[in-house]
Amino acid sequence: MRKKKIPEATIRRLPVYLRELDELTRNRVQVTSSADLAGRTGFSSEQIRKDLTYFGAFGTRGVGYDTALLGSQIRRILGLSRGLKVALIGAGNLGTALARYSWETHKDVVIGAIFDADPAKVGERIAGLSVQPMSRLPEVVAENRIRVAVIAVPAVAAPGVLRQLTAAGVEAVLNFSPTKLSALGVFVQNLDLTMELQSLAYYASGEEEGAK
Amino acid sequence: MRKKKIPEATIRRLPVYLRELDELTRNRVQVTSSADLAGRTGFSSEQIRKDLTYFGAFGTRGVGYDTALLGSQIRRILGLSRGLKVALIGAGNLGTALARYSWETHKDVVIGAIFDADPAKVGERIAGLSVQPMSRLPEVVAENRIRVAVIAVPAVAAPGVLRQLTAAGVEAVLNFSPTKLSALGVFVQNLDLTMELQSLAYYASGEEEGAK
DNA sequence: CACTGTGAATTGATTCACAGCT
DNA sequence: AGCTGTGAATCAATTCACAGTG
Repeated sequence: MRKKKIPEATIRRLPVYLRELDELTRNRVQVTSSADLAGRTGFSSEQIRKDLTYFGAFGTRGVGYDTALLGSQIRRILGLSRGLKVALIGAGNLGTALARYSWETHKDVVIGAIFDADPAKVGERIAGLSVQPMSRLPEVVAENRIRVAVIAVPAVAAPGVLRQLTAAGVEAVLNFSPTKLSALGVFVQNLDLTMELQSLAYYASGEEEGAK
Repeated sequence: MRKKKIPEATIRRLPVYLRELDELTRNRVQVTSSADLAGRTGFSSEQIRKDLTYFGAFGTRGVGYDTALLGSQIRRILGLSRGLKVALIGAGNLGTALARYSWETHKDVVIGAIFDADPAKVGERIAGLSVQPMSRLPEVVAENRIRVAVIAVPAVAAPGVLRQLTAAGVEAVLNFSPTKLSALGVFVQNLDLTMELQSLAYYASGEEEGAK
């Protein structure tokens, strides 16, 4: 069962394919092609075929891909087949907005529990969930088999939260706090909103030449 | 003044360097080295030196880099020297949280104006700003020389908003809506929160081998 | 005969290794 | 002596080009 080293870029494209496949399936389109998906996603058709063949052969030569079938294969690859229940740490501005965010678009992802270290926040109801104290984290993570968490706490608190999450058995984390977090045995995706805008500034100052 | 094609990955690392340099400067550390920054950021020292030399030679051989000076050079490269005033479109859950987000950490970035298409939202006060109608967009963008915008509206509304932003002269956009947006002459960074979590699911299902 | 799947070629980014200053 | 700056070498990802197949 050894993994053959799949590029992270490939993994990040799979949800894009999934989004388009779901859209096609909703519209009762049963078959698509790498060229059609290329048009919809902006990636090249070869790239799409190459990405998919890392995981197997899902198409029919001369025909294309069954939209519903390919969609469910991608769900299986990503580990979304049984839905993804996520723990959210931090019930501040950003945390609250994330909890209320319409994850429904793709109902694979659902916020399953919200935690906050502040006793004043505990018990508060957000998006149908009651905010829990950090002490309940290990129990709730275990009970719900939660493998993914979102950190939306201030930078100073973030490393401690990451430690608690790994101790509780969480395997992947999306970190919104402005610190670079990392730890052995967990996959951490850092997403600092300030940095996102700072790098955008670069593209806003330099003039573009004619587009490709 | 031709640009020599700088990797996007390099641009995205510059804000990380800047964060550490600011931290060092705050702590009255005047000199650092690529090896020290490597330790703090997790990137390799060669990578850091290579990234910086795309833009010039900012260090002193045998010594290192002046923290404050390198910081201000990176600000200049990114176009942050005079601060970055950003327009936010959409005053829903996510938009409101973004407006209230503590951009203060690095005070380069500031939300300068908030817009919403919903007349019921217009006039509402969020984070000290009054929500404006979309009709005021061209005027406000021009007056404040706004070059960067954040889209936090539903997917259906997003393409129209992008059109209005480009018409108003905005040059770079961070798009939180779950649609892949693109247009000629604007740099669009798509950031779909559902997709971020979907790709994390992949890393949560497959077991890790021992870390590098 | 259209479209997938895939080795081979290419392009791009990272790492190596060392020459050049201070 | 120490650390930067950089061409050359390596490694990774993308694109090309076509053989394979329903």
